[in-house]
Parts: sequence; structure tokens; C-alpha cells
Amino acid sequence: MNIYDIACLAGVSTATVSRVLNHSGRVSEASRKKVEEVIAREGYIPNAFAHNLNTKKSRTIGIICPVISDPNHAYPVAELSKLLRANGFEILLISTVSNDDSKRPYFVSLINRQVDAAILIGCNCSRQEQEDFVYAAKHVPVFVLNGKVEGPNIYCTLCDEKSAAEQVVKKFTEAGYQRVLYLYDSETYSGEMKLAGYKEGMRKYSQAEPLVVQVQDELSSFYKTLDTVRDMIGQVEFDAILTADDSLAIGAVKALGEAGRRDVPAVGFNNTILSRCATPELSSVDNRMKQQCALTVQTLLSVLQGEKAPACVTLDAQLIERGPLQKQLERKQSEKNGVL
Amino acid sequence: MNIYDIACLAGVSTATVSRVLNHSGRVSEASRKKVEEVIAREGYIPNAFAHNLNTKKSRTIGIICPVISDPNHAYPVAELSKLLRANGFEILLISTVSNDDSKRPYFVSLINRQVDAAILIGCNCSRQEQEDFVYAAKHVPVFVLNGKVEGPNIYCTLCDEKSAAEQVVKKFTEAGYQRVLYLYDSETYSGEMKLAGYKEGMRKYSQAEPLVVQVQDELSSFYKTLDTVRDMIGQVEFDAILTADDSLAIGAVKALGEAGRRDVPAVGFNNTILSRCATPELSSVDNRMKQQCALTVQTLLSVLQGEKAPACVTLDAQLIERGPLQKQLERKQSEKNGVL
DNA sequence: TTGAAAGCGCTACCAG
DNA sequence: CTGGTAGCGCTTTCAA
Repeated sequence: MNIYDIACLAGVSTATVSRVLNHSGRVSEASRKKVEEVIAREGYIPNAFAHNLNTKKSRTIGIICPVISDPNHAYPVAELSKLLRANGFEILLISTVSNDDSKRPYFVSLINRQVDAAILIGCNCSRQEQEDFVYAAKHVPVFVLNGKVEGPNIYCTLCDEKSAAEQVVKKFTEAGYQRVLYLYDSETYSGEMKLAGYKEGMRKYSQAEPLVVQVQDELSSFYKTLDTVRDMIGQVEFDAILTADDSLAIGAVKALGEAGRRDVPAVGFNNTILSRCATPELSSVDNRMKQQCALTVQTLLSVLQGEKAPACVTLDAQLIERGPLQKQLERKQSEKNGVL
Repeated sequence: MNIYDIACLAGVSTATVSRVLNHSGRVSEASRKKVEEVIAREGYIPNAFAHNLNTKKSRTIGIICPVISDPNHAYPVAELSKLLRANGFEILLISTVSNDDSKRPYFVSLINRQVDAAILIGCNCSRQEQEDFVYAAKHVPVFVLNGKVEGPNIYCTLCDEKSAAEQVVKKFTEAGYQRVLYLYDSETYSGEMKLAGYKEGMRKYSQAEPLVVQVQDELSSFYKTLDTVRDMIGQVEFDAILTADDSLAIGAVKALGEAGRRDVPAVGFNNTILSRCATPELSSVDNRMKQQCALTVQTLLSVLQGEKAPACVTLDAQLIERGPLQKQLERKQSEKNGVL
């Protein structure tokens, strides 16, 4: 069943059917009624390929997302999906296997499929990645969520996680915690920013040296962190913990709990559901993913309409305080004052 | 840059370029080399639409998934994505807003986009849904993951969650727990099976009446469960909990913990990362999603190759015991024996 | 082994 | 307001 059949059955030309289908051009009420009736009766569904081949638009957005089973990635995909679909776009999803395989073949797939734009959930900072983005941007506008890449036709939305990390360290040190341990897993742009913020914070506010440990696991860094922190307790001195992601913080808090070290405050990142599920609840830095998604889609729509758009927008992050954090800080504070 | 340009630059016809591109037909080594060189040099990427328009195949699979931000849904999407991509398929993802909106428009989108097959992550049991599936299956083979719908060109893979739920109830009652509370949120096929299994288990093994509460929340049922169970403690008598999903169980365990009711065992479903993150760790029924995905893809490949495939495959579920469950059961058991 | 040419289903321009 | 028709970029006969 194609447009010829419909035209035939409705007693009009394919041009008229096309006009009805696309609400383009003027069609008499009579013709429209007739055509619509035939379409409904026959259950005709037009072929998007043929349409796209003509219009050179696919109304499809490619999303490249590292391992979508990670809730940190699934959330923005859900959000983007909702927003894009509301604007008439479909989504071609590429869930990459790891965070650092070359993006080139993924971009090629998307270009081959004629997506109108590509959105990336995060990015790493490699030279290779940068090149791949620039390459892709020659074919199609590229939007980066929670990551930064510079180049023509590349647009970024991110969150000032660097300052946020720095502020958490400041908060810790002001209460009297000096040896803040930083745990992270993957080496994304966002990850680098947090790490930089942590280091900056330590440099500015702490008398101790930065103490950084990378925990990485095929499965989920949660397990690895649990083991790592278990091993560290008693071996390495630290009195507060900041992690690049909630799942790490939860592993750490679990290990601390086992060892009876409830005095050690921990702050995670991304404010995921995990931080609420944990016992005790976890404080976490919210990277405002929802707003990032909204901004990205807004920018995307502008760009597709040929309007100018800012190459980079940065939002503020926000520390969400939960569980024992406040009490821990107060206690430490009063200890410190008592000692003085 | 299209196939004509390449043909021109390589000094051959478009037919030859096409043959090289698709590794179809015989091409002389010389022509092939020449064409490949030009393609590489020019960075030519063929237009999939034009290709698909001819072949009537898109090598694209549509996945309809209720709210992909839910880790229970994101996981199979990640898994399917990996497997399908390895077989040369791209993924058109539709993340629906809720679990029970009509699938019809989503199917239409997919058919319009000419997907080679549609995969659904779960399904509900409504009459409407059934009809939508049958409708879609007239255009394209439909595969249901963790759900069951019958009809021509519809293939299901699922897990015997009903028996699993029944077995958990049996386990509880054998240890001496009679008043098993069942908590669930969404009304999916899978959900109905678990509920049926729970009821069957209560009927067979318990002297108490079934005690079922539905907790449903826009956001995450975790919060709602937390509140619900908080309210129930002291009001309603129950001595063990089974929930349709880990997140519910975690909410329940949290509420129990607050009330000092550490004697009440809880078992969740789906064996998600949440069950490990919880403190204490949670026992959970594994629905073997990974295997379900593998089976689905296998079936899909068979069907696309025109082979016969079973309309429904069912796997066994498996209870993963963690945390205090074993101890709780033993204690109860010995209490019971003591009383006798 | 190769190329000419007829489509695939739809759009959009142009003439009426 | 309508219809004829030339493409969109690629595949696939069919002859050479």
C-alpha cells in the first residue's frame, strides 16, 4: 500500500495525497475528506524513507550514550526522549560498550542514517574524541550533554561541577576535616572537572595533601569501591569522602558502616535515586541533568531552525544535604572548637 | 557527495560502486581498489534511506520501552543494544511516558520508519494492548521481553516469576511466617504473574489471608513504599514482605529499620544493583533478564531469516539470597519449634 | 565484469 | 486547487 494506491482509491493525484499527508499547500475540503477517509479505512502508513529522501530531513536524532544500563545515562536519555518526541522527533540510540571506545564508527552510523542531529551523553577528553566530534560536526550538528568539546557546529550544555566539588571540600575543611579522600571511576570530561575542583579545593582550603583513588570496574564501581574502602580503612588516613558518583559513595559508606566509622562524612555526585535508597541517606551534588536536557533540546531546536545558539551553556550545581551530614559536620566543628 | 560523484571520480558506473559498497556481485580487483580508494579519500558515507527504499529493509529494530530511566528497563535496552549492534542493527528507541498509554501511536511511528522488527520491554494485559500488538504484527514481527501476548508474528520471552513468587511465600511459611505482605506498583503482565504466584502461595501454604497493597508513584515507587510501610507498621499485622521490585523492598526495609523491626524478612524482585546497595543487603528474585535478551535476539534473527521460531520461551527465575534473610528464617524457625 | 536505465515511495515544482 | 512529472540516492535487472 503506497501513495499511488491511496491516490487511486481517493480519485486524486499523488500530489494531493502528499499535500494532505503533510498539511502542505491548499487542498479543497472535499479532496481532503476523501483522502483522509481512504487513508483511515486502509490503515495506510506512509514510508518515511521515501519522504526523507526527498526532504533530506529525517526528524530523527541520534543519541550516543555510554552504557545505558547506567542510571546516570539512562535518565538523560529518558528526559531527552520525552522532549524530542514531543517535538516530533524519533531517537536512534547508540549505547556504547565502554566510555572510551572511539566514537567515529558511531558517528558514521548516525550520519549514514541521516539523523538531523547527534546528542552525546558526556564525553571524554581524548584528542581522538575531539577529532571525532569535529568530523561528525561537518555533517550534522552535535550536542554534548554534561561535557565540553569545542568546534564549529558543536554545542555543549554542562554544569559547574568543578566549583561544586571545590565547595564541598571547603565545607569539609571549614568543619575541621582536612584529609578528604576523593574516589572516582571513569575519565570523562565531567570526571576531570570534579577532580580538578577537588584538587583546587584541597589546595585552597586544606592543610593535607590531596588523596585520590580511582576505582573502576567492568560491572559497577559500587562493588569495587566497597572493597577498596574496606581495605583502606586503617591503612590510609582520611576523615571525609567525596566521590564522583553516588554509587561509589554508597560503597564507601557501606564499608565505613561495617567498620563502625560513622563519623566520616561522605558526599556523592549526581543526586540519583541511589542516594535516597541508601541507609543512611546520602548527601549528593545535583548536576541538574533535567535542566541540562531541557537546555540541550532548546538549543537543538534553535539550531535546526537555523537560528544562532550559544556554543556552551553552564548551569550551577547544587549540594543536596541528606542523612547524617549536617550532624557530622556540627560534631566535628564543636570538637575542633573544644580543642582550641 | 553521492554515489554518482564516487562513480565519476573512480571512473566507473554507479552500479559498480554499489556492488563494492554492498559486497554484492562480481567486481574486478582493479575496480574495487579504485572505488574503495575514492570512497576513503572523499570520506563518503552512503545514504541509508535510498538504500532502504530499494531493499525494503532498514536494519533497524524498534524498541518500545516504558520510561527508560527505570533501571529495570534500561538494563535490557543496554543488553539488546549490544547484541543487535553486533549483528549490524541500529536501534530506534521509544521510551514511553507511562506503562499504560496506548502503544498504537508508537507502533505506527516504528512502522512508518520501516523497522525490521519491534521489541517491547514488558507489556500490560489490557485488551487494548493486545489489539495494538496484533495490529503491529501485521506489519512487522513483534517480540515481547518479559511479557506475554499471543498472536501471529508475535514472539515472547519470559521468566517464570509466578512460580518464583509462590516459592518465596512457601519459604516464608515453612519458616513460620504466615502473614506475608505483598507490595507492587505497576500492572504489567509480569506484575500480574508475580501477584498470582503470591496469591497461589498464600492459598497453598499460609493460614493467613493474602495481604496486598499497591503503591504507585509518578516518580519512583521507592518513596511511596517508604511512606506506606511506615504507616502500616503497628496498624496492620504482617511478618514478612515480598515486593514486585527491589526498589519497593528497599523502601519497605528502610521503614522497618526505622521502626526497629529487623525481624521482618523482605524479598524483592529483579535482582538489581539496588539490592546490593541497600543496607542491609536485600534478597531478590532474579528474572534472568540477560538470558531473556539473548533469547529474544536469537529468536529475532531466526525470524528475520525466515526461519520458524517458538512463539513463547519461558526461563526459570532464581532467588538470590543475601543479607539477613537466612538468619531471619532460621531464628523464626527455631522460635516456632520452641513454641511447639 | 560492466553500465544503462528502470524503479523504490514520496515531494515539490510548474502549468493549468 | 489540482495533476503531471522530474527527481531524492541507491539497487538491480538486463544486455553487452
